[in-house]
Amino acid sequence: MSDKRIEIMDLAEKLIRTKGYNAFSYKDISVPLQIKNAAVHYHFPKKSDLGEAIILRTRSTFQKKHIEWEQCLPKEKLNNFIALYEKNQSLNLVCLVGALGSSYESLPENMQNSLTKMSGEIRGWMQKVLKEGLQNKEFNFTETAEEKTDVVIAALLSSLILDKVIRKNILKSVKASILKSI
Amino acid sequence: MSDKRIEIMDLAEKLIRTKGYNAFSYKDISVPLQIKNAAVHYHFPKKSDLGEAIILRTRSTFQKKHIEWEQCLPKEKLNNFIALYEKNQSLNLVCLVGALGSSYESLPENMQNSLTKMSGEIRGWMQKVLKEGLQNKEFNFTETAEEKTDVVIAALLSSLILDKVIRKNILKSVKASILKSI
DNA sequence: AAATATACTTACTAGTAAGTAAGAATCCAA
DNA sequence: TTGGATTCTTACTTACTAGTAAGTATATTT
Repeated sequence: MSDKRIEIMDLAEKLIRTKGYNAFSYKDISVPLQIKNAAVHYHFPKKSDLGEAIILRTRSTFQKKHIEWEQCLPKEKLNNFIALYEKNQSLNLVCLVGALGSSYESLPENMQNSLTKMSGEIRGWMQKVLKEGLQNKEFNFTETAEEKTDVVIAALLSSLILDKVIRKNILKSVKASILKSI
Repeated sequence: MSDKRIEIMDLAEKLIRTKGYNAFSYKDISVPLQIKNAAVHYHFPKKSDLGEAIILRTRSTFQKKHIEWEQCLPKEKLNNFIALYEKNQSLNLVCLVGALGSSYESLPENMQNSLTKMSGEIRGWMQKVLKEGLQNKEFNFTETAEEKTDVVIAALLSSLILDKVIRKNILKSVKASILKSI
């Protein structure tokens, strides 16, 4: 992959995660990177190609992380996962699922499909982590692992959005609550 | 308020809550309502006027609900609040805060401000409900009311987004988890 | 040295976006 | 009944959007 291709993806991802997929144009990429509009189209013929590439890259980043964490205990896996959101918070970015999911019906089909696939994988991974933690008595919540998974991923997702909207550190209290209730 | 004005707001709200603020145009309103583009501009000169009107309407709807529920016990208030999300789910709509908040930085300033105000009010209301429930022993979670509030509102907000993305009934398990852990 | 692939630029198109100025139809009150 | 307010339409402008066709510069391979 060429340098410019990565620069384009990096900037596009930042734009998606601050303003949304429908609020940026190829001009917002070509001007800062000092290339022409058509150069962006050379790397990503359609805007949806760019969008999909970003989802697939995020998905593969997650997969690598999960493998990296394989030897960790469930509690540590959960902590690592939460740390990803803290990283996003420090960069003032909402997560990709939140950024794209809220306007799901406006997305091109290829983006919908890869987003659905990635989100399902993350949810599946979290279910395994919580189940494992229940079994080895690291966790002892009263809900089922499936139920707890959905609150955890949902609360983390929104906390980055609400951080911006409410202008309070929502992620901080969400993290505290999750760790206390698990 | 004229009939058409309300029809415009109803349709625009639906568009915002399915496709997002930046993914609809006045044409998407004028064509279905069989009026001209300029007629929409007559009622709402700028798109941001329409956006703000929708936020303010939602805000006042919430305020009315809260007054309506004043005599209810905390548990019932919480149930009523969750029921609002179940209603949204049945209509296949994400909530307004989720729809707009994820692209917060692309929103016109007047919309950012009214969205922030409304979200703060909802959070404040929920904090009061949870505190009241702790005091009268209806609830007995271990977190602080502030922490629990943020998980509850964050999880509910995302559950409508994740419902669409993951194509599972996330709200159902989020509801179950909240009610079991409170 | 010639051929080829890569990474662009130039220059364009067709369509859509938000927004406006001016005028017409309708209703309602003085 | 006439004058004004309300609610539109007609007709338009300016600016941007995604996308493309054709050509150019540079590097890489054969």
